[in-house]
Amino acid sequence: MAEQVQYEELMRQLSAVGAVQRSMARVLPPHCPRGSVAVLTLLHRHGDMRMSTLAELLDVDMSVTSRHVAHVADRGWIERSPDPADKRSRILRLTPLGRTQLQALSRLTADLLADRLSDWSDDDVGHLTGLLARLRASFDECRAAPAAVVEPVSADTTRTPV
Amino acid sequence: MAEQVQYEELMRQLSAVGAVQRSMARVLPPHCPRGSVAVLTLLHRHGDMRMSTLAELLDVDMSVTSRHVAHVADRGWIERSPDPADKRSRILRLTPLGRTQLQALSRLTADLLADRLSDWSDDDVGHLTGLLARLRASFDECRAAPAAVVEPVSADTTRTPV
DNA sequence: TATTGTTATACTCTATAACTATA
DNA sequence: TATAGTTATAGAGTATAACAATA
Repeated sequence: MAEQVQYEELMRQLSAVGAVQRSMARVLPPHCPRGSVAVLTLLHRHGDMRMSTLAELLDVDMSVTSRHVAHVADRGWIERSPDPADKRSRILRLTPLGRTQLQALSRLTADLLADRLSDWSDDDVGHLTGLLARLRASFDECRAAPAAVVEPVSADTTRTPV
Repeated sequence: MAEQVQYEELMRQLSAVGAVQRSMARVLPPHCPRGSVAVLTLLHRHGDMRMSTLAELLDVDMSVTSRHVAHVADRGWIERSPDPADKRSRILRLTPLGRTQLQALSRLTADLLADRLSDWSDDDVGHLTGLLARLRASFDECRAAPAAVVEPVSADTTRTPV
């Protein structure tokens, strides 16, 4: 459990990551925004899924997901097939073209990082990656378990015990 | 020097920081977007400065800086006084009100981090903060020294040897 | 002629709310 | 009635380009 000042400093550094994210976005080709890359990446890592699942993984509203997905579908990078089990739902699948596209995009950003982080050790890169994954996990937990907020108790919460 | 796969993984984790940034933005009061917090924070840390310097610290275009600054100036959180040495320029200064406001905002986001990262050790928090600072520095260097990109040689580059 | 800063315009990302089709 | 997904609308962040004032 750290001090307030340390959290404030972490907060500033997290905000500053925006600059890095913009650098990464700048190496992407036109008509290929970050949202598209995120969709392709998650479909590649987790396999076929429905909209609602993707929205959860992206941690954005489904309306946002819907627009990102429409964008990549328009370009033939994914397919939206009806879910036989639930006609309201659509199953998203990466197309071969989308897979190729993702590889190219990954290469672009990986090359940028390789250039900028050329003096980082393998361990440092792995360390940062691990801590960021853990950071994300710490925030995700609190989405599932709404957390230690003082609020009126409702009977049917699906809250996980801490 | 790490492998391509490791850079790709780091890239994904950096993108995922967006979710954390959105969580932090959500605890901010209305009419106080992240851009305002960034302006106040930098003025507090680095003292009075002109627009162009702030733009460089924010790592965004000066047009963007101009809008963020106008927003916080409208609320009385900073003052813009003419620079006696250069009449085109304006010196930005945090007002007492802005200082108070910044303290309140810092408290809000620090509390959020304290809650989410309650099971992190002091060292882990410090470690992540340090690595993020170094990440940012590695990208900043390449702004100053345009980098090892293969491009037609122009005579007067201010390039630093690798 | 170059630089500082502002404004206009356009694009991306996001959330809320209204809507449809289905469960 | 509730849920899956789409679309309309609005607000924030950003970049480019055109502009005014000054160096």
